[in-house]
Amino acid sequence: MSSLNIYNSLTRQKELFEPLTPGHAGLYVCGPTVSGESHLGHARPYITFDVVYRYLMFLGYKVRYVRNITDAGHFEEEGRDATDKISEKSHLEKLEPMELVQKYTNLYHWGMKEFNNLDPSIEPTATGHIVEQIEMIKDIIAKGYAYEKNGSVYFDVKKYAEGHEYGKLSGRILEDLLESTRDLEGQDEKNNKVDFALWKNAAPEHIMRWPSPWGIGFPGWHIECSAMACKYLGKQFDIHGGGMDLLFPHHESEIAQSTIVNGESPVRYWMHNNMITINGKKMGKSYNNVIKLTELFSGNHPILEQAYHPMVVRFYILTTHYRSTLDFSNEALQASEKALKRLMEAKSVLEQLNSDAWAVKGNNADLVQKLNTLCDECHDFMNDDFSTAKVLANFFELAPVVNSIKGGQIAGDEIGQALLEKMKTTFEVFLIQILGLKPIAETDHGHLDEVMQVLISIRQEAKLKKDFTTSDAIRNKLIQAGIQLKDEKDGTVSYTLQTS
RNA sequence: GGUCUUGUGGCCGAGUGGCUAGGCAGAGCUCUGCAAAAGCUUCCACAGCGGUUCGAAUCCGCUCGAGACCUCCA
Repeated sequence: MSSLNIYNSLTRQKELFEPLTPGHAGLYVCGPTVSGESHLGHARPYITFDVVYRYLMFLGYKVRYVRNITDAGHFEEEGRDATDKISEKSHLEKLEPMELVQKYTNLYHWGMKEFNNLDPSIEPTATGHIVEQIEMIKDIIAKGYAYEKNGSVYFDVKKYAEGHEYGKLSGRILEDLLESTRDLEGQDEKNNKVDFALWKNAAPEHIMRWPSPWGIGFPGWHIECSAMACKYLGKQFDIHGGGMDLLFPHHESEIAQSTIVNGESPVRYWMHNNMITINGKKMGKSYNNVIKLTELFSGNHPILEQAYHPMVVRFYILTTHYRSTLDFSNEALQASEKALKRLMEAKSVLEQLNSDAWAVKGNNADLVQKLNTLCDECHDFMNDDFSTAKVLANFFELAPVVNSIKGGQIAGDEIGQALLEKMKTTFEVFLIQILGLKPIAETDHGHLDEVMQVLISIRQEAKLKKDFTTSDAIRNKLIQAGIQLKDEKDGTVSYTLQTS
């Protein structure tokens, strides 16, 4: 069997994954900034790296998965007046940053659960690690790679570049960055415009503030990840993940900071997922096409023709390789909805197949070989930089076989007991455990099932009497209620619930 | 403007130089009292123009289109 290869953004090629500590894997993923509601764009990295996490565990690694929450920085609540932040108002009327953070953190956690993402091993908050960040900044100053200006501290990129390769991750060239003609406000304090903030002096109206050796302020954006990754995963660790938009300056700066403090480059494998577009356009406020998760799941957005179940979204994201852009459209999502349903029904059919009377070994050599290949390839595809799209394609080749066994087009003896068990395992392991998919939940199954059996038997009696008016009426009215009856070949009747 | 990525059939998307990706939609057939589901078969491609090669969706160049980053935004 093949071994896991990961595309490393740093080297721009696929590399064999070799963990620093045998048997263990450290994974750090940049989490959300909880100053607003999670949207579709957030879904992709967390689903992508959830699959990475699940697959590493499947391979037998003991994984420590750290995903932070950025709850410090420039915080404002949408729609609030700026004066809210100033102390004219009574305490309870004022914007309380931690209340805001709590609200959006809860919503984010809800979204993650809906997507069936596993909880990370540690979910550290930036505000909970102010001390570590200050210590790190002090160290960088002591080593001469940062300077203080008016209560703010900046990282000296030019000096760093003298002895280190600044830009090695993002492909930036320092000279180009220095020559950039962009003139932005608030750059005066910096010695060079490429320098970035480690600590920012807080203006009086700034709602998040902590004391530091340089005065009241708040940490710069990049330092939190360096501090928390180092604390929980060590000076050097295996995998760091995040969206491609974070490559520069965020991850480039992380490397610089950590390299100065720890004397070595922090990350062995950098992984970056691509972005999501909507109808071919990037998701952004100017296009008015940002879809929040609550809107996505409820269908309550002008762009959306219907609600989309979190599992449909997860499935759709996994049908594309994580390094490709992914375009969202109603058409694509609706196709995914049907496709996922088909796959999950095939899985359910497979589980109900009884192979007791079958030959132990299959006697259709060609078919047996084809099915074995389809199952085995799932491992190879995952090992090839997490090619979830190919894994799913194989399941669509397995599904007709499963349905054909049920339908009688393929005899059980052709497959044999052993291979059937292997197929069951493959469905369970890859679809459920690794890709994290699950059947779309059916509500109140217990009582519904009893009621359905009554209706089905009444309809059967009508059919026996050739009273098709009655039997069709039952079926048609159930359709309107979102329940689809299916007359199976063996005379039994099954039903499925519509998803939306 | 700079750096990087990308352009596949009606829609979405795999694709490592030569061998059917796959899904959804369309067409036909089988099964069915009729449906649905399922099975089988099938139509429709590699942005454009050049080049390398016995052979290119895949490599190279140019043209056109799209995207990401270049910000104290995350």
